[in-house]
Amino acid sequence: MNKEELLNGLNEKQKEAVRYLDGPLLILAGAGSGKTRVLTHRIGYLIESGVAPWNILAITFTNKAAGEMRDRVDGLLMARTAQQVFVSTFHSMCVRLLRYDIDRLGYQKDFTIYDTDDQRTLVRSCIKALGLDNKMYRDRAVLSIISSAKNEMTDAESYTDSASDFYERNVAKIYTEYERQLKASNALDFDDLLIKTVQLFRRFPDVLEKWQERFRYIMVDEYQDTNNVQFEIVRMLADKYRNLCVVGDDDQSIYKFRGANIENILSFERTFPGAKVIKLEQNYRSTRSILNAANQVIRNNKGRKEKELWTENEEGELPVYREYETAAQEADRIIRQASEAAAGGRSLKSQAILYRTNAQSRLLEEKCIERNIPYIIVGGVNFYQRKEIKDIISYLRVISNDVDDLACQRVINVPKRGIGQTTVNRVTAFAVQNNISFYAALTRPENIPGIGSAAKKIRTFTDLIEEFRRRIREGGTDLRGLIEAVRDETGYAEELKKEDAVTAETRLENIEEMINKAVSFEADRAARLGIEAVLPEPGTDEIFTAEENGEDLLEEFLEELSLVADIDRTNDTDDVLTMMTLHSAKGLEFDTVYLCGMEDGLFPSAASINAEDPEAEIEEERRLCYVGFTRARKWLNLSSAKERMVNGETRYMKVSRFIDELPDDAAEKHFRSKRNAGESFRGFGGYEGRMEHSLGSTSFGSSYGSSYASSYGGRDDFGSRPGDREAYNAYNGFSSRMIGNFGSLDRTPVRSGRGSKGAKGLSGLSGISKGFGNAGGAVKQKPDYGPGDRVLHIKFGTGTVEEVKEGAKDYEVTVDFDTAGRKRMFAGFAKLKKV
DNA sequence: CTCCTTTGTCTTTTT
DNA sequence: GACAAAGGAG
Repeated sequence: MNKEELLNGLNEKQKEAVRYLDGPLLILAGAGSGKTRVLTHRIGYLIESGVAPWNILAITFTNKAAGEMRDRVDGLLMARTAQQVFVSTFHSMCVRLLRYDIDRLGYQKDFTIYDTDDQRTLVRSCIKALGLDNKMYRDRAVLSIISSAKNEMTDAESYTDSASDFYERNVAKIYTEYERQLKASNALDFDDLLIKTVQLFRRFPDVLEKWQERFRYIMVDEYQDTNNVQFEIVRMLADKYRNLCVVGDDDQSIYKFRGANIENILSFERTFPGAKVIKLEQNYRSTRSILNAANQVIRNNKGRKEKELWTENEEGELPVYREYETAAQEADRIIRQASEAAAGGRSLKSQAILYRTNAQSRLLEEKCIERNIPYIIVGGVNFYQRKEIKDIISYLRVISNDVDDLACQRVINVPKRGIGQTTVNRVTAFAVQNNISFYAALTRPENIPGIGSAAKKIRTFTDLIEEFRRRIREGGTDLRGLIEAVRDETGYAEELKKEDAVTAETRLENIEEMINKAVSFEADRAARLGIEAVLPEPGTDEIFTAEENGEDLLEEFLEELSLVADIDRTNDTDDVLTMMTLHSAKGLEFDTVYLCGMEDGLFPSAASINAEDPEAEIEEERRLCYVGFTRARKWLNLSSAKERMVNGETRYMKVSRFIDELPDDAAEKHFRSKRNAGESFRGFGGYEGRMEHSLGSTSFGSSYGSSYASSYGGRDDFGSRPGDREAYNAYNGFSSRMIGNFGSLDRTPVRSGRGSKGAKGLSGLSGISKGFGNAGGAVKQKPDYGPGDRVLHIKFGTGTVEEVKEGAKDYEVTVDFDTAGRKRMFAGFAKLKKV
């Protein structure tokens, strides 16, 4: 596309942003204002203006955003040109840079990246090694202190100097030990990836200059979410040419908890004098009603950049808010509503359910399974954090990096080889004493005092590892072969099969999926190397010389695994209902959005309400709410429940203040309690609101049952057993509510005893179907069972197949379940297991 | 050394 | 209610 074409169809502001190429530029882009379009067209415009594609750096926050941007650039330019633009996340970019020069900081170039789990394990072992009480020093708490310190670029030494009390002095010791062990394992944590890059730039100006020359035009997406270290990286890189374009929206800053500093965007003009500011305020996504509601909520925040989003889109329907009695009812209604909408022509994939916390997904998932609705849960338990996947990855890490002690300790006895804690402790002691790595100690077990017969078992392990190393080094295997070897030759698969059949099979399927991932990674990599082969080496005019060897392949694969989140794996071809947290939803859009759990203490979170500075934290929650509202194109459904199980205890919830902040004419509100129709919750401020609320609910079952039903088209199942419910409320509800109201308000626990083990949770059973379990099933496949066969369903248990019928999209199966009765379901989604 | 039971913590969000 | 860590029995 030429320059002219790149400007076609853009509004004046957008055009201005695309054309403004040199010098600092801040684009304040409201939700749905065509931000990605502007960014990608700007890249195209730069290239059309004669800038070499490899001189352009575009930084995003997620791999998904990076991929999307790359695809869109692809659509504008010649494929080859597009691929030479460096589009990347902060973290991956830093890894790339560090792989070149980190040896100058005393690391080996094949460093490993420790994820959150690894970090916790490491911190715990530091606490133990220092002889500190792990009740006093909790790994999570310590880790968050360390992480914030790192985000302020405070290293262990200066943290120690500034430690003022006993606790901090011990944390300082842990921090120091943590850093020492990381270094010894040639490992970096997430924060290090950024920090080491800054250090490298500061201490080696030639390195910095090399990259400044390479990245003459820099663009940063979601700039409001950058933290101090990321800011510093950008500042330094842009320092020479000052061609920095940042895009962001202060109203969508939602990552303060992980160090994002909203000041970065608020003070951009001060930091980069002479910066041009362009505001994109026209929204192309949502109806006027939805936008109005979003604006009404966000206007309650102070200290934002002045702007108001507007649209030429039609008015549309008012957002609807509904209050439900329990979280289960809320979930059930939403799922039903979504499936009815789907039946009425709105596809499932055009709808999304958003919530504040991952824990809320469980109920929704359960209802989907009950109603046989294909769904996808984005985020939550990360695929790569599952036991079997982490086990395999740990093997790969040991194979790739022989000083990765953590990975080694994880798999030394997986599958069980009779190497227990005692032996591990002895090996560790020996390694520490001789200042060698854990693995190195394993290679000479006969030197370890008191090791006895364990030496032979250790030998079995190291022999295996050495063999795997030999194969990959000599190119005797590809990734697929290596993973299969780890799975089969270590006895891992065999041990898995000793678990119950369903779990074992799912775990094996997950490993299979990981193999698929490896195969496509290898293919992509080959293509990428081809492209890079024509790029000039940074700092020189020479061409990259990509040396092909198996060890690099493995390292790169591991790197990819440690930097991708589950969200990157979404696939939009299947017609499935999407569920995710508000955070994950940023940057996405759907025709219909259900935003559930609109309750004070959940959203805004209790933590924000009780924070030292509630004002500020609630503002962040409000921005999150704004993000949620603005995901919707046409229909926005808000809901809350009065009763919800949180942390294993039933809590009585108050309607979210964000609902109160919505004027009555901005949304159609339906409350459960007996209250004049249309009357909002305003006026019931503070905690008295809950009192009113509770009293209102005593009239349950009778007055409200019927009136409510009518608003729902008469298909209300709430009042199905009013007697039961009333009794329950009178007994259970009343007492808890009293506690709730007169005690310490919202958070008073109503302790329920440890429940029976019988009702195992959905995720406990599956642990696995969550996420991407091929819900929706892209390909129709004949089931391996037929009438008369006994099958197992994840929720309904065992049953007998009555009929298998071929449908248009999938096979339809009728099963008579032993306890749940007769159900009809799609085979692809139900994932029945023959037993 | 392994398996099983008990206890404690967690929930804010994620690269 | 789920999960991980610690504790205890064989």
